Amino acid sequence: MEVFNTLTGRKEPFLPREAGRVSIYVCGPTTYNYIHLGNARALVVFDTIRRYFLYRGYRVTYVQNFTDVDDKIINRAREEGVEPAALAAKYVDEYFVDADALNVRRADVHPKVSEHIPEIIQLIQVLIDRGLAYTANGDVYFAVRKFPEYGKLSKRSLDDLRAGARVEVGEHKRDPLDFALWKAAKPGEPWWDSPWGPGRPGWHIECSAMALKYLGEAFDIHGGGADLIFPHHENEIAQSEGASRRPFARYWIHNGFVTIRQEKMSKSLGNVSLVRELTRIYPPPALRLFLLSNHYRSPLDFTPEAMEAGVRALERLKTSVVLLREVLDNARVQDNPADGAALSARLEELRNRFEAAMDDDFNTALAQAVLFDLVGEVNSYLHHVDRPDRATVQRALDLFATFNRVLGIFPERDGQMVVETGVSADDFAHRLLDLLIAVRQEARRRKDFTTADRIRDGLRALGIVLEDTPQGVRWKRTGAGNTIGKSS
RNA sequence: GGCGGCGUAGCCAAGUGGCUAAGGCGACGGUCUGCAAAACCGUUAUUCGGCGGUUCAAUUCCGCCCGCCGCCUCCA
Repeated sequence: MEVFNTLTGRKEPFLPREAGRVSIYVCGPTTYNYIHLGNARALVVFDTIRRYFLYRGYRVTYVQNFTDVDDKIINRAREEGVEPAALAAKYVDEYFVDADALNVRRADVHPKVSEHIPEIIQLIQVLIDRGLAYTANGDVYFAVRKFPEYGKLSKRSLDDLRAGARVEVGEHKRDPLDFALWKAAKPGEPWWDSPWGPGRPGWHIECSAMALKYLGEAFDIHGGGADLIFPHHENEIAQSEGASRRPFARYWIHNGFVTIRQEKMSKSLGNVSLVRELTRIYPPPALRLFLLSNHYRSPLDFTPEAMEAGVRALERLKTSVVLLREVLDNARVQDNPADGAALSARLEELRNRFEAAMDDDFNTALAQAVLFDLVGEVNSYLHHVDRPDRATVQRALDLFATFNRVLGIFPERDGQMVVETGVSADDFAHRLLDLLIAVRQEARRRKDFTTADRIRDGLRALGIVLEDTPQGVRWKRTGAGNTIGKSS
């Protein structure tokens, strides 16, 4: 496996700290709002990376924090007139709603800043003892010039940085580039006791403390969005390596940005897309498909057109799974290995190509292409072969599920891909639909196509598409809540 | 100004020093169908922003130019 390491600027062979095990820390959201598409990309990218390590047989320890103590939270809470802790807790819950929709697995640990204050204080104390940090008016700052390797991740020199640096009013830094480890409490702000007086952690220290706590020194992979390279991850390195005098993370992986119609998503441009809103418009699996449709380090441009293409592409994937399952269920399949041999051989090639794609710095765009090649092979086989071989069809479906387990497009229930999302439990509606379909079939038999088409067009207007197949009528719902059913 | 990235068909996008430049969406023609839908078969880049250079050979390496973008301040 090869992984692009921001630290070296190169693709490198992946060699874990400990054979067969991978430790991963990913910077999670600051919980002051619903997550947006950019957060979602990071989540989905690293979830997919994690899934691929699992596929490869590694034991993975995956940690993703919540920054639940932060200026943004305090400001937002003040605007809404609620307690910062309550606001943060709410958006942690809301995070899981969106992450679940995107089929992002829970991390092994989801540590919160608010629950790791003692660890943070301890780490700051070590930095002070080592002479890397100093106190000033109840604040504690990290002295950047005391850490000679500062800038090694973002490839910047202190001189370059100094030109653009600025000091906020009320700060007491010795050097403009120094950053806060601990901020003295201002009136009305949450605070904790510390050796330096009441206050709260600075922005970067929590990740160092929590990563070291759960993964130890020199863990394998630290990930996040490219915008975190500087200053957040640079500062994490300075704090962690300054304290431990050992390498912090071995590989740094950063995903590219999501842009909206070529513009950076930002609050000032007013073009922030929240996952909560998007999942109301698009099926979440289409969103995930879209987020993995190009290489994780490249920018990804969101447009309604691109999403529509994703929705159509998702339909193609669904149809193929439905077709495979139908064939396995009906009398067409038999034990006919001779006819399946060619496809079986192709399946092995596809598996190899999939692995090669993911081995090459998690090339999900290529991996998706392999998935679509699988669809093509399968559909063509089912189209051309009268008596498909049961074992081969099953193997094809298994391979689809295997790819899906890595890419996470369709959720799984009891080990089965759930191709219909938002299945309606409304049995009554289903029976009504079956009745309408039966009536239409009778009309068709009488060659009363006016009636038949009226029913089909009417259902289409309600978001239900009918497909007449030799095996009976298949129906599916279009739109975000997508259901596929069969009525014969 | 410093650092970094990108420019491949109508759109999205992978990729390679020489072998047919993946895949998706769209479009067009055909098969199937009462008509559709889905699926299948076929067509859709003699060419990879422009100009030079290196090379037997470059879209792929180098230089310059043009265009676009990101980071350097909170941000996934």
